[in-house]
Amino acid sequence: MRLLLIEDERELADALSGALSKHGIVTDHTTHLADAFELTRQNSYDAILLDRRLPDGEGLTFIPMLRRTGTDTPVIVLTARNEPLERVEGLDVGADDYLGKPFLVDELMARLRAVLRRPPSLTELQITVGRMVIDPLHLSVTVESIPLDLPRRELLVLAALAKRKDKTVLRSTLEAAVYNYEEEIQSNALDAHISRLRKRLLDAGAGIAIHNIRGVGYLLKEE
Amino acid sequence: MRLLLIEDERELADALSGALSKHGIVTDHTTHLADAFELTRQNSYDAILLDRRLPDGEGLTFIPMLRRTGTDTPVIVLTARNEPLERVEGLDVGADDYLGKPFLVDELMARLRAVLRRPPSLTELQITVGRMVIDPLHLSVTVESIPLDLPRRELLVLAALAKRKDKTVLRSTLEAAVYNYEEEIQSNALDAHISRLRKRLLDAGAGIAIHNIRGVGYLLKEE
DNA sequence: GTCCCCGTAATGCTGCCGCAATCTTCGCGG
DNA sequence: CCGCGAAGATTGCGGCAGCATTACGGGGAC
Repeated sequence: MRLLLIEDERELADALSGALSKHGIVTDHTTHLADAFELTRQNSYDAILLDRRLPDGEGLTFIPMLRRTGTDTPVIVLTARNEPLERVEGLDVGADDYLGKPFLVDELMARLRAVLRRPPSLTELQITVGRMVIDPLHLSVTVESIPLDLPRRELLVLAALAKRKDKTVLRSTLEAAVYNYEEEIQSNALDAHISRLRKRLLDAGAGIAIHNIRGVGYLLKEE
Repeated sequence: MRLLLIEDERELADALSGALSKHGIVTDHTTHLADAFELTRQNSYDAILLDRRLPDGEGLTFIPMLRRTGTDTPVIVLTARNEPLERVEGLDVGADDYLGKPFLVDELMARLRAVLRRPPSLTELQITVGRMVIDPLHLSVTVESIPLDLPRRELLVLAALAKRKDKTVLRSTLEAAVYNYEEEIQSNALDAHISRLRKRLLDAGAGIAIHNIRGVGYLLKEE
């Protein structure tokens, strides 16, 4: 397996390359987006690890560029920019996963496996479910082109579910989508959000149902 | 509308910023290419005005660097180097227009409009919302073809919202649309503008509502 | 001078959201 | 088919962050 690592902190890059090589993974490393683009044209990678803050630009801009060339190689963003809205931003421009620094190599490996397991995902910038269109990049939701404004947390939950519609989203995944590291919660706050979100979607006639999978997570699908 | 001006003659830069602000244009100014690069990473500009002879290099080298990051922001070169061959050179590296010094501000404005008109999707010439027509390029607003003159900052807020009507505009995006780098604000100035703008739109019977999405931003839609 | 834009700050209010109490649903074992 | 425990659903409450509004005053334009 062969990865492309785009990361300008040399220490981290070296450490990561070493760790991955123990799992039999070959890593190409570059520090600049311009070089990365060239490399993806010349080689075929199984996945790409991408930092956001790079010497020649915001790493995220790389993803649409890559997709535009028809490449659907999975991209995992590795970054210190780990606020919920930042994660939404990253995933919405087409990243397949988003991992905040610092992270454990084991977690990276797990996410890598998960990403490679996935069927090639279409990079939809808008998600249509039922009568609803979700544009998470612009943080807007419309039902039959009438805008529906949702509170921030409910919006994040909805976007996370819609991204994987018809598939179960783990409870922990949802929590990660809504809360960052400092904001720990000790209650059923997530359940409360789901409940209030359901009510709002019902009132708006969204044509969407959020199902619970007991002990696992939630699943969004059309009614 | 927001421009980046890369120019090392401070007098000219100040004069130009002043003149442009009368057209409702917010200008960020820098004298060095390195800073310019940083600024384009952090902000989204409608266009870039670029001098050739700069303290840290030939301005033209900036254009390929910029394009390589996937940015297609229009660039207008402003320079004393105005020989035909020099103009060809400039346009061939990707400049959208090339204007020799000295020049009239009116000509610059006209060329700016021409350049911004090119991709029709990005910059619509007129936006109709409710009973109101907004022309963000000329910064004119009419209600049932009666002109409505708004203070500059309120106009900028309105234009930024209208460009993305029915979609949430982040608070930070609005701030960026109204204020440049030097003009820092430490208060709820933006909120105040919104409030005063709402009142004016109501008085004019514009048929427009500006909604707040708590913790995210604002959204403009028809009533 | 006079007008008005606009930043500031004080004031009041809205509604998000964490929490917890209570009720409901689910799945399992007998 | 029933009972039971655990997980989830729902809802009211309260704190408080974020927003709306407005008065005030400096400052620039004319």
